[in-house]
Amino acid sequence: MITIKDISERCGVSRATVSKALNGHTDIGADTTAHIRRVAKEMGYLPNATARTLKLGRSHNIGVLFVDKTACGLRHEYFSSILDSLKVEAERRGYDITFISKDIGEFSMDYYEHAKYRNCDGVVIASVDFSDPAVLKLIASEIPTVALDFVYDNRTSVLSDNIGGISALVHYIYEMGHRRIAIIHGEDTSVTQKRLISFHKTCASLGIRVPEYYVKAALYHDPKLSGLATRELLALSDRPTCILYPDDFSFIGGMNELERQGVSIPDDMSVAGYDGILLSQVLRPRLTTYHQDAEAMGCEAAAKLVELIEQPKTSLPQQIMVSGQLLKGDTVKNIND
Amino acid sequence: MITIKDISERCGVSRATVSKALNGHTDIGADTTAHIRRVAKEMGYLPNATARTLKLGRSHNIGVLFVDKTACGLRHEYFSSILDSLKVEAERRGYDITFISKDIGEFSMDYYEHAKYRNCDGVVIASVDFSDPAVLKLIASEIPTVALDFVYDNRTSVLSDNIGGISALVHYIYEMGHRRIAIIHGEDTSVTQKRLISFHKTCASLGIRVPEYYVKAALYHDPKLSGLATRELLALSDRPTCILYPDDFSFIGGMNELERQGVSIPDDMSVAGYDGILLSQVLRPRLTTYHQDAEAMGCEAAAKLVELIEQPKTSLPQQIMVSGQLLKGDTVKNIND
DNA sequence: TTGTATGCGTTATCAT
DNA sequence: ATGATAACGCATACAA
Repeated sequence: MITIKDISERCGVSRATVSKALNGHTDIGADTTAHIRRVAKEMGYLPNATARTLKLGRSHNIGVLFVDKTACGLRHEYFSSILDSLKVEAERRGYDITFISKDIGEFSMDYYEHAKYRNCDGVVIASVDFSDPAVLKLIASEIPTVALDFVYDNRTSVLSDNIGGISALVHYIYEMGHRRIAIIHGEDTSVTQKRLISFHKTCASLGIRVPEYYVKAALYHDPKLSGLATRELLALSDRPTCILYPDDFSFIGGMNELERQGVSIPDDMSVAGYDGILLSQVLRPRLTTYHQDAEAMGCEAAAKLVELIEQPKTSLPQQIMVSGQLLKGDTVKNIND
Repeated sequence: MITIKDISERCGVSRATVSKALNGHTDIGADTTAHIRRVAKEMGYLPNATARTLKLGRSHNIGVLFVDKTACGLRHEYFSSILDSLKVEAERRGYDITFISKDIGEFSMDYYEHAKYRNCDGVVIASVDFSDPAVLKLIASEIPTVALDFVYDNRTSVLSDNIGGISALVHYIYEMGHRRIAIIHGEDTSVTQKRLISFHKTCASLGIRVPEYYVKAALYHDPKLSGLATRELLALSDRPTCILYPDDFSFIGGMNELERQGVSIPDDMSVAGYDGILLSQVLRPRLTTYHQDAEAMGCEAAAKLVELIEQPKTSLPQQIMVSGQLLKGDTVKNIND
């Protein structure tokens, strides 16, 4: 391994001079600098991030929390997309990405300890149980954090526009003439609460009455439960004309149930998903859904976290809302007269 | 931040003694060790991975290459599953995971340089262009590597059993009475070549003739192209009775085309996918496919890489084959009279 | 403009 | 059984 020391010996200057030349300090002669850099390149010098971290107390490394409480985690396209764009943007800004978890090796650490252990400059909190005490400890610490789809007091968050998403869907469905709209929702999380409130609020504002039995509990990413909920809705005497699903993937369960009962989409029943994953746009008929801009969210999260790290004095905690996009697809039928 | 120095002062011993006590060296008195450890815990001491890395030349950090040449990369469930299990197993063994890429910040590095820069003890090469010179440079270096689904001379690989997978599918399809079997394949990669050879070989061994026009080129994870290939196959005068798709996801394109033409699965046409992703098992009829055990692959890759790192003298480069599992599903019809 | 000296936190070596 | 010291590679304050 070539170090600054090797270069200094080769060039007959001190290690300090080499360091300064390499880091572009102006107090080194232009010719010396040029020479040193050339030699460094020749010798195949690579800076050592570890030594630099130890010296500067900055690792240029970002920790990410992707813990699959739902045993699906990274396998959900929403999260893998976020991770992917997060990674790209962080790298663009000179930061690497390391996963943070509990229990590394035999040593049992919590998230905060793990992040400190690796000298992470900041942490992105993505797919976790947001009320986990270990997460709260991290949030309460001095480490800069950005949370996704969850708000902590005085902390920065990047939020998918769940209110706007559901509102856009319901408005579109309303415009298509539907007045009996049911919703199947995921497990009780902050996101689910927002979506449900937005659903009820939007319906109310449009003068749509929503019977209690039009609101069915299921789970995200679980087609089976959504299928069961669909069956219950189909059994009603005042069957809805349109069903909203927890997400595009769980819609598959509804799709199967509808087909099983010979209920055609969208002629006999209109449906809509949520997420706008690839799958939704390759199904025929194309699924009506709301695309969450996961790419933008990962990018924003990285950008904001780097800002928090690099300008701690001037950057305020804030909630960054990322809008998605209504994908009209073909699964909501126009039933205006 | 609490350091060894703080503990040494508090305990009235030297830093060396604290370090040894914490690391379980036997040349420190049992009582001293106990006391030091208690105080360390009390003070909330955390080891500093950076300092340790600098001193020991070992980072307990594994680099991973997940580069989405196909612009899908991590979003493919096969890869996100591998990453997920890789992460879990690496952490269990005390290693963290960091993404390796080209071009970190303004500094332009290749993979090798990036891995060295971060002092990675080893690298897992997953989703990349395996013939990229930058990858070859990494492979040729002194850094321990494990490649997934690709073999390099004198290097360790973890391989999905593509030969066995296709063979199992074809045998099953044969048993169900099919003799006219078509295959739509992905872009030309080492994996694709293996699958095609296995396809032809298995068919030959079963006495099945495969006309050239039963072999169609498409792309992985691209339903559209698979849909077009399906259309071509349907237009043939001697239409196949069963179609193999590049993967479960691209099958969706075929599914749409079949439905569009009123061809029922599996009554009018049998089909099979590849991968065994979640989607395949929630579709109705359930897709006949071969499940690649991505979880086991990630786990094996981590385990083997750690072995290469920790016992460099005694661990041989080897190819580890991971078998998958035939998922019979319901999309291949039994046409034996 | 360049060099000297020091320390970041840790561990290994060699004394005591 | 314990301690003093050096070293890992780098960057900075300060001296020259």
